[in-house]
Amino acid sequence: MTKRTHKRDAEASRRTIVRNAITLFSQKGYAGASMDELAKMSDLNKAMIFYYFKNKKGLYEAVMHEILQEIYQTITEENKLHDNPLDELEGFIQTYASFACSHPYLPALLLKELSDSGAVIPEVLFASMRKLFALFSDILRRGEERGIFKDVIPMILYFMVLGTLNLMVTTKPLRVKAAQLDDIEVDTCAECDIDEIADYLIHKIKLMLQQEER
Amino acid sequence: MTKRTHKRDAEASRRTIVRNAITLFSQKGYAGASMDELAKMSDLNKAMIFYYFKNKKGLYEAVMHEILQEIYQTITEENKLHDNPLDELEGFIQTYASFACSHPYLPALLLKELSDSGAVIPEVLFASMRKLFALFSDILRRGEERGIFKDVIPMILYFMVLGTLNLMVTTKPLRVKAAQLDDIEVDTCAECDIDEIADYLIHKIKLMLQQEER
Amino acid sequence: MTKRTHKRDAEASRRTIVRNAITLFSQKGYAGASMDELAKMSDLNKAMIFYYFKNKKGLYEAVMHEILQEIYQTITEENKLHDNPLDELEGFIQTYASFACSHPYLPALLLKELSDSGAVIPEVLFASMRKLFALFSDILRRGEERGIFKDVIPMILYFMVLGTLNLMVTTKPLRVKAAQLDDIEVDTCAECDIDEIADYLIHKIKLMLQQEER
Amino acid sequence: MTKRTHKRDAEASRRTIVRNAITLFSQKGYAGASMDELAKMSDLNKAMIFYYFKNKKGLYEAVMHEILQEIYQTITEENKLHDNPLDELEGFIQTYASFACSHPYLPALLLKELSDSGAVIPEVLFASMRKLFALFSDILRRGEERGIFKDVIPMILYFMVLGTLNLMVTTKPLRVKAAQLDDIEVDTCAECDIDEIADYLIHKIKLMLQQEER
DNA sequence: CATGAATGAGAGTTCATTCAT
DNA sequence: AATGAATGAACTCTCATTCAT
Repeated sequence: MTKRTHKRDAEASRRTIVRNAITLFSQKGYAGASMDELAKMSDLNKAMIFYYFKNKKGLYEAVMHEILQEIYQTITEENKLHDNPLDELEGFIQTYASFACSHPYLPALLLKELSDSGAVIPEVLFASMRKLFALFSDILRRGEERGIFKDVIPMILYFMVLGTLNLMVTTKPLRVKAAQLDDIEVDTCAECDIDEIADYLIHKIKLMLQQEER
Repeated sequence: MTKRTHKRDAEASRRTIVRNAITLFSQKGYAGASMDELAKMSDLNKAMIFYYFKNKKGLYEAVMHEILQEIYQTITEENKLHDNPLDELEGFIQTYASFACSHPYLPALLLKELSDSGAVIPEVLFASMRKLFALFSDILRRGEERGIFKDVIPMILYFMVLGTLNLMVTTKPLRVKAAQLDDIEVDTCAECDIDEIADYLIHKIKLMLQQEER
Repeated sequence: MTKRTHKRDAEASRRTIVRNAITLFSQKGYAGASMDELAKMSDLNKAMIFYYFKNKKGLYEAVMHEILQEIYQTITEENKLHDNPLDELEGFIQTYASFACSHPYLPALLLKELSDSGAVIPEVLFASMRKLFALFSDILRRGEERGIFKDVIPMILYFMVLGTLNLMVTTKPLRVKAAQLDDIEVDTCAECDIDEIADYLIHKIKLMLQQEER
Repeated sequence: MTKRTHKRDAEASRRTIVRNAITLFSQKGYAGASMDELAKMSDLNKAMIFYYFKNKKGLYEAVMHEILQEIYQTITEENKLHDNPLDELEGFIQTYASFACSHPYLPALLLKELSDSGAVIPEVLFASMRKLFALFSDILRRGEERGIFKDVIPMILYFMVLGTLNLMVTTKPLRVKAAQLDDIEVDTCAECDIDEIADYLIHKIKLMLQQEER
């Protein structure tokens, strides 16, 4: 809960609202989040939310835009460091994983939105998600052209990476709880940290992509 | 929207409510679904929902219990047909895929619940999800013992399968829409049907599991 | 909570309902008592309540009729044992006190009804209350005629007796609680039992009635 | 039914709500009073009630706090005018009586609350009621020390005074009605005004307190 | 005599949003 | 830029009551 320090500072107020909204939406979903609670969290008047964002949907769009832009920038930035598709793919996965882990609202929000087919904000999701996917797709295509990757279907592989990592992040509390109650027999990876998971995923994906087709 | 045909038939009423609730919850999420709307859809009095299920949470639990049981039964049934881990794994993925496709509320509900860490109904989710995971985990373990699968971490692989399939199902409308608007360059698999996707997934997962470790 | 043992016994069902209704109405008041809860307490179908009593008001009237008749009979019965107004008055107070104590729903219901001026059931209250008051009034009048009591206003004295005893009974839990929390200084008679209270009341009322006027 | 005159005046709105709530609660009791009706009476939106008082219970507490404070202030104010227990006692009774008569919601609310043992708002009732009782108790104790009063049990005498006066006030309509229908024989004091009643009560209580013990 | 299913009205409460200052 | 007051619709849930069997 980020309390504001400067009053009469439009940009600060806006940011406070967005920051808290990210938390709230990721925890309770679009319908479950209340503007009252958000105002209280942000220590400012409820009417200000509407002053800055017009309505709840507008705020939600701003939130999604913010976080999608954040992850996109982080990933493109990192991507520049590499000069071959294999390293780029590895970097993509590692970067997404560590970002998702340190900003756990991202998986929560993404899964919620995608499980609705972007019911609330199709356009924003579209534009931003496509850019990220285009980058991922491009890496794979170039790898395929160079003969490094075989039999590539980027869309499926993209969701394989995102699906795995997002679920591993959002279910962390659930898996920890399961580990405590459980009769040991099933290992829920309650202890694994996200980097190990990412490494396993990278390793496995390399295996599946570098193989000749039957 | 299933309209009732039999009045004063408790079982029919109950089923009508649950069926429509599945639709509603999967489309709008827990908080977004309204009991008023559900009653109208089901062509019966709002009070009946509470008569049968006590409260919204109770209904939601019944819904989750229902669909988790359904998928579990479908999968265990199919699993009996095979006698080796490789076929079992293939069967698991194919069955889940075709079930998810013909009952698309399942991916929607699962992703929503998991993106909350089971905020609404941890216990039910726990019990039912674990059973499904235990089956999957068991297949892999047996495969590993027989030397068919190498370097297995069931939890991660489980979410890889579920994540991929669930996202491919729930994003279908989004991907179709993207294909229409788009400048061709990125292929969103808008045309692929779920069986092809499952086959691709199976193929890739076999490759990653049958390989020696580095 | 009186559970029925005989099914298909009209009189038994009726009595069960009335007995439990007495408890319920006295605890929660007319508006606060729910027919659902009453049915559950009585272990029979809600519709039966309406079968026997037509509606909630009808049940409430039956309840008030029952308890007012009960106290009236108890008091008239006892009254026959005495042959002079002084003993009769003493008997009246003692009997009412011990009845109120062993049937604590009576004070609760009486105070609730009287604090509404009999909003729910004026007629029943009227008829039954008047009979009791007539008896009390008669005792005092006869005493006055014989010169035993001076300066008598029966209505006021009646409410003095009923008010004191009823409040002492209904506030018992409150007074006990106060005694526990308190800084000792005020004595809430938390320990007094109702007979001592009645004796004190009798003693004081005798003093006030036997005195010459100024 | 007090209609508001000033809009966007918080204090006015609050007061309007409380005033009408006093009427409503005293007439229908806690459970019987409806927030819908209260809003309509007060000519403002139902949500405002919750804006100012959070919930029904909060409003009820505000109501009880208000009226208990009112009577307490009135009585303590008056009490300062006297310098001996006898006059103080007389003043207490007279003041309470005339206040109860001009604010007839007080007896109604008090009897309702006390007949529940403060089920709804024990704490507030406690604190405020105790203060009033402490004052009454103190008068008697001081009188006893000076030998003016004999054989004093404040709690019982307190309920004797309050019981009598409250019942006389709340049953007024009932008693008037009885007088009209009746066959004359019983006198229900339908004509007496509250001051005469208070005087009679004072007279009688003096007689009972100034007497030697047996 | 008894049941469970059904109903419509209304309960208290919260919502996103707007208005006046 | 910011506030608190106000609103109307919607929310979940409970109520007394009735109907069909």
